[in-house]
Amino acid sequence: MGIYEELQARGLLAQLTDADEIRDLINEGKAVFYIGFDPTADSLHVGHFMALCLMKRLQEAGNKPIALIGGGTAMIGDPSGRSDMRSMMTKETIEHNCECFKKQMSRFIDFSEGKALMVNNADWLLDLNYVEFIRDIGACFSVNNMLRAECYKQRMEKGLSFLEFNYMIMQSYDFMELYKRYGCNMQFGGDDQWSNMLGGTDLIRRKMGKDAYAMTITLLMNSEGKKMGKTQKGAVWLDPNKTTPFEFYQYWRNVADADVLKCLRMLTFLPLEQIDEMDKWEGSQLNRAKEILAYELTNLVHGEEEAKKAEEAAKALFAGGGSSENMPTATLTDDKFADGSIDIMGILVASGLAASRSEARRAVEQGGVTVKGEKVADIKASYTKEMIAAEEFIVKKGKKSFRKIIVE
RNA sequence: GGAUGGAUUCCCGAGUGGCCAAAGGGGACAGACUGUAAAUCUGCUGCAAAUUGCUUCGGUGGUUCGAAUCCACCUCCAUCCA
Repeated sequence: MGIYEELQARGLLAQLTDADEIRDLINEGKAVFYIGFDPTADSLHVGHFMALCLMKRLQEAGNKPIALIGGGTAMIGDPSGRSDMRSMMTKETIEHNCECFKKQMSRFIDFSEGKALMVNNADWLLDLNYVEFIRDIGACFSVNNMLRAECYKQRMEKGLSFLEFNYMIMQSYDFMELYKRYGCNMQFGGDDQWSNMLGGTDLIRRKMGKDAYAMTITLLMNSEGKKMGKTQKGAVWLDPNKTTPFEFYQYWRNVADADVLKCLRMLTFLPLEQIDEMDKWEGSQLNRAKEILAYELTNLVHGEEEAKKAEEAAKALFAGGGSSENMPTATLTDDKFADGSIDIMGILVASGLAASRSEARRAVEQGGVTVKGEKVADIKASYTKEMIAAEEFIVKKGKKSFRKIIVE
């Protein structure tokens, strides 16, 4: 089974310009492909993770990946898949984000000895001469065609600025530039990138008379049709400072039944046979599959040690047994204690379990707060420093949020 | 450049002088049931020293005993005309 067949079996392939050509190229390890990442935040998130996995898989099959950091395109903002305008980012922020991306990517992709490249499109986009550019490149694009593209269609309702309208042209130009510089003959990306990617293959054909290919990977949607990797608090980040390994683990441990197998196939590197075996599991047995999923992904992103810690902490909390050593903790400083004690609302707020005292009050009043396994019935309950220090002091709000409290 | 419509709490959206911390829905949070799932039901959803007080309806100023609501100017957005 070639890499193409594997990707297909994992359900990763969405749209392809030329399935036969692409299969041959990647199976024989002859592809030089690129995936673009716009540095719109200072960390990669789960959405990027899929793309990184794809790069890794293809690299292992002998193909050469180019990670394109969109330092130039981020100045514009990709309108695809968005119903509103992106807020503009400053040049400094973008540069900072590029640096963060670089660090994170090196964990997944082997950049040694030219096995992979990382480039920034700011290098060629920022110095373009406007008139030259539109004469040379702009002439190749038909506005009529562009307006038919899915990504713009949606925006025709809500409004689209000329700036964003140019995004497709920029991305197409990137592809051509990479083709010229590095012989990059293929572009991969999320399925929402399809029209932008076709712009690139068209441009290469028109300007250079050469064939290049594009392929999109299935966007990871949950069974409700929403993009995965988003929580109410925002994206699930790969940076441990933004999403702790424990939170990361919990995110995957809590996916819906209907989504577990899909996630295992698309995101993990477990052999397909093993995943097919899990496919037969049902009911509460799926919990085992969720544990595997959560462990595997945490391992990939944060390493084995962190994955084990997260698993331990989860077991300690939910299954009984296991060690509480690695639980998320919160440290209370002296200034939090008024007259030597702190009330329950104060603890909830100080530990980050509640955003405000009002929210904390509600949680207690509704019977959602426990301290050391005992439900807190009195809103005025308060604790002295000694009480907290005496033994393991675990505060739980609801079923899944909790902290081990330590005093300074 | 001109005409018209619009900006309300996390999101959508009602409210057109006091009864408004602001209907309804979604989401989130908490409880029950469970398998750390889904579905369902209940509660809850600005902040706080909490039967009270304080701050919020794009921004600034004004009218009024009293403004999300009326007036002026400004900013941004949409639609139509150029």
